[in-house]
This record gives sequence, structure tokens and C-alpha cells, in this order.
Amino acid sequence: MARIRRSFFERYSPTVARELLGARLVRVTDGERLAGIVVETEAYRGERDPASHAYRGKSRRNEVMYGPPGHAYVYFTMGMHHCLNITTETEGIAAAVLIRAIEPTEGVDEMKRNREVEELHRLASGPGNLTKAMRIDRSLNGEDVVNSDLLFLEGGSWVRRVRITTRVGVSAGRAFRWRYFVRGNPFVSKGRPSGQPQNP
DNA sequence: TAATGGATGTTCT
DNA sequence: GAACATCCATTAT
Repeated sequence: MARIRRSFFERYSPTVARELLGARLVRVTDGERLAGIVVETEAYRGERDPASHAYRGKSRRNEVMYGPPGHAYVYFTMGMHHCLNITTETEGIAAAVLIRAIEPTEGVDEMKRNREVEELHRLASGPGNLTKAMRIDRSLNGEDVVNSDLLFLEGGSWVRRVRITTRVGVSAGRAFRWRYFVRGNPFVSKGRPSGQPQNP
């Protein structure tokens, strides 16, 4: 499967979020390959998006969002969890796509150990669970996923059954429906915005 | 099935 | 000192 090129990420953030569904996310730790198919994403943009970390300008934490596309933006939140984003759009524009869930395909046993969870459908459903399963933390912040051997993305098949809703855990920015997930896929996180039914 | 709250630490005001 | 792009168990309906 071919590595996704930088030009893929250098587009409108919601478009990248939509087309990232079906791609394969690969993490290599201790020489072992942990991988899964992306089934849930959210887009963020600094300009005019009150839910974005970059809404109020650049800071030490969010500076990666302003850099070139195709880099990992990893941040720590809620005192316990890391979240993985991939930067999008042209350098200088703060934008990224949050990867919220994958369907595990490789290194499943290792991910079960990392999570201390057995059920496949819970292994990497939700941004905090995903990073714990794949051992992703701030040491990977700024990693160039176009060239990295530790964290990268491979192109997949086009997903037809996509559902679009408002983003999870976001109070401001409800106007933007920038959450994308594979309809009916059991690996999608259970978090859902109110008023948005989640059934196929 | 829906709402609530606790664990926990970094960031920004 | 408040807010937070979370998760999960517990409680209420």
C-alpha cells in the first residue's frame, strides 16, 4: 500500500478529514507494526473555528498546526489523554485533522496489552484510546508522517458510507459539521453530539 | 438510554 | 484559577 503524499494533506481540512477515512494508520514501536483503518475523523481550522486550539492565535502548544501539512500534532488533554492530529492546508494556515478511531488490523495483541482491554471494538475507539493503544505521545509531536518510519499513513480504498455530524466534545463551533465516520462501523467511538442519532 | 461526576495535568488568562 | 478536541463507571429515567 502506498504512503500518502504531502499534497493530499495540503487541502481544505474537512476534505482531508473526509478522504482520510479508509486510510491505514501505521505506528512502529520496538520494530513492531501496529496498524488500523481510519474510521472516524474531525477537521479543525484556526480561522473562524472557535473549537480550534488555534482560534486565539499561535502558542507553544499549537505551533505545529501552523507548520507545513502532513505533520503530527499531538497534544495532552484532560489530564490523562493524548490526541493525534495530522496537519493540513498550506504552511502558515493553522489546520489539522483529529483521528478519533481506527479499526485495528495489525499488532492487535500488542494494542490489547497497551490498553489492558480485550474487546476489539473498544481498542482504539476514541482519540484517547487510540493513542494509548498505539503508544503515541508528545514525543511524536511534529513528526513528519510523510517521511517518518515511526508514524505514517498509507492510502486505502474510497469509503462510500460516510456519516457527517457536529464534532464531539465541542461546545463552541457547533455550526460546523466536520466530524466524519464510517456509517455502521462498530469501531467508531460512542461519543456523539446531542441531537445527532448515530445509527445506520 | 441519558445524564452525572471523578481522575488527572497542561495551558492560558 | 478556570477550562479543557476524554473516558468510564455509576446513577437516574
